[in-house]
Amino acid sequence: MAQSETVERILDAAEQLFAEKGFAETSLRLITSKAGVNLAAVNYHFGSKKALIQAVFSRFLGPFCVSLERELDRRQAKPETKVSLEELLELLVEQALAVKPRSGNDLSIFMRLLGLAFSQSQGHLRKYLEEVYGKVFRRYMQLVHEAAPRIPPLELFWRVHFMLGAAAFSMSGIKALRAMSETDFGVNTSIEQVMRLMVPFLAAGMRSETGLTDEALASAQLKPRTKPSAAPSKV
Amino acid sequence: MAQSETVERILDAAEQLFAEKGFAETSLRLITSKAGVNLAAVNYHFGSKKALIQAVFSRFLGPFCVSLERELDRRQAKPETKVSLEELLELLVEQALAVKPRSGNDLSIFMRLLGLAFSQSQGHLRKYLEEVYGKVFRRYMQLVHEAAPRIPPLELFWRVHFMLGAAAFSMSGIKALRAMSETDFGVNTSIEQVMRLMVPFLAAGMRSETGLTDEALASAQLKPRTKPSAAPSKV
DNA sequence: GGGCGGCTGAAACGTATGTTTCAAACAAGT
DNA sequence: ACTTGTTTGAAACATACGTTTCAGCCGCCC
Repeated sequence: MAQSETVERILDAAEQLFAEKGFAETSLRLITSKAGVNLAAVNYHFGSKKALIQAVFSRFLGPFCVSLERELDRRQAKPETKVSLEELLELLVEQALAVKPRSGNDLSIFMRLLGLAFSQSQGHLRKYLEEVYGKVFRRYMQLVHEAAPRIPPLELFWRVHFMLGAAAFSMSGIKALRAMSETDFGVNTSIEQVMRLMVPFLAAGMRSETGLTDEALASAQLKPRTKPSAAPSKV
Repeated sequence: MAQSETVERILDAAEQLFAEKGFAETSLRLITSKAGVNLAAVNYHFGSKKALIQAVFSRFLGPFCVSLERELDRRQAKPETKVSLEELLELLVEQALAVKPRSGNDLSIFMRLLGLAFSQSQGHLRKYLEEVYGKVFRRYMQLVHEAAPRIPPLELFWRVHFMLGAAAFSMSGIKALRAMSETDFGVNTSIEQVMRLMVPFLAAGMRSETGLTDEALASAQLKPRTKPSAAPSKV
């Protein structure tokens, strides 16, 4: 079919260029010329550049979330067996790796786009992602909370974002970082190796003792939770 | 003096707007109107937008690095006392906090700009920062290595970037993240609180066992290590 | 075969951006 | 007070962008 051909070529080119340069720095002319299609094709098939950005995210985040949710269902089907933190973390990596076998698409693009979604000030994107994928995210957070009940939910929330940050940022600058580490250490580092280095780092961080000590709570004028165990309501 | 007045007003406005929206998304007209100066003033005083971006970084990274280097000198003056990892980490935070007492300038802007320097594809910036501040960075890394000799240098290099990533990313999206955590948990989180949550997380990550085990290197899959063996060789 | 609807190609439109120009305003030195 | 060099103000400039337009093309159904 001619349509899906053009549409997918645009999405492929846009995905790669967005991950490489960001949204504002990537023009439609650059995308269409890389994709080998006409400039007008973007506005014809997607309507606008904003819609194209959302479509790029939907294409990889959609299957990812479907696949993730299916796995979460399977885990929760047997309520007697608790899901461990390690399982939950590996789940993300597995699903991310499983979704991706597309042409020339590697994990770094996945992470890089995720990071861009937060760091670039695209209000429409943030709203869109929250609407579409907020539910899955909250469900996942709930499972993380159950897997690590000792850590206050608020701290858990931030720790997940620290993880996301480390991952997204590393992938963001992986090109420059790899060049730097190569000149400094004389070796090359693959994305898989970086991931392998990152996992124990993040796991240790997740398992660390809370930073919310009594002194910290008092000096930081943070309203202390009355019962750390019972705060499941809205999440 | 009229000149420095205008120059600093431009730098103040640019710093704030860059941190808020990114480089490409911030126009010179927005900067000059916020600063209350004429549009041409930017090109007159700085020469170009690229030079303005570099000037923004120089203004806060220059004093920061000078101050950091002085402290490193002091630590290394007594070679018998080893500098601990904790000291080195605290050093960064201290210097970052010490440099900052400028009007309305808080730590999040500092971190956010640092993150942008890596994540936005501004080749000239990366080159510029590498030229000017690469030496200090390498010196700091050397001290980190001496403080944690068990961790292979390459892994140390990446772990520092994981830390930078977590910090920069969290500050990047702190506005949106704070809004999210507020609606979900009903509490507000200040930047200082986020920092307090982040430090133990990162410290635990830095102290974690290496991911460069024989098993990890041999196996192609991401599997948790069963035996935390020391593999400090030549990465 | 003829008509039709979806898609493409090339060109244009309006707008926003970074940059330049040049006259006016200003500060300071003699 | 006059001149000189520096800084500002308003306007224009060239370019790049997202978007729109419309004529032509191709495949498909009657």
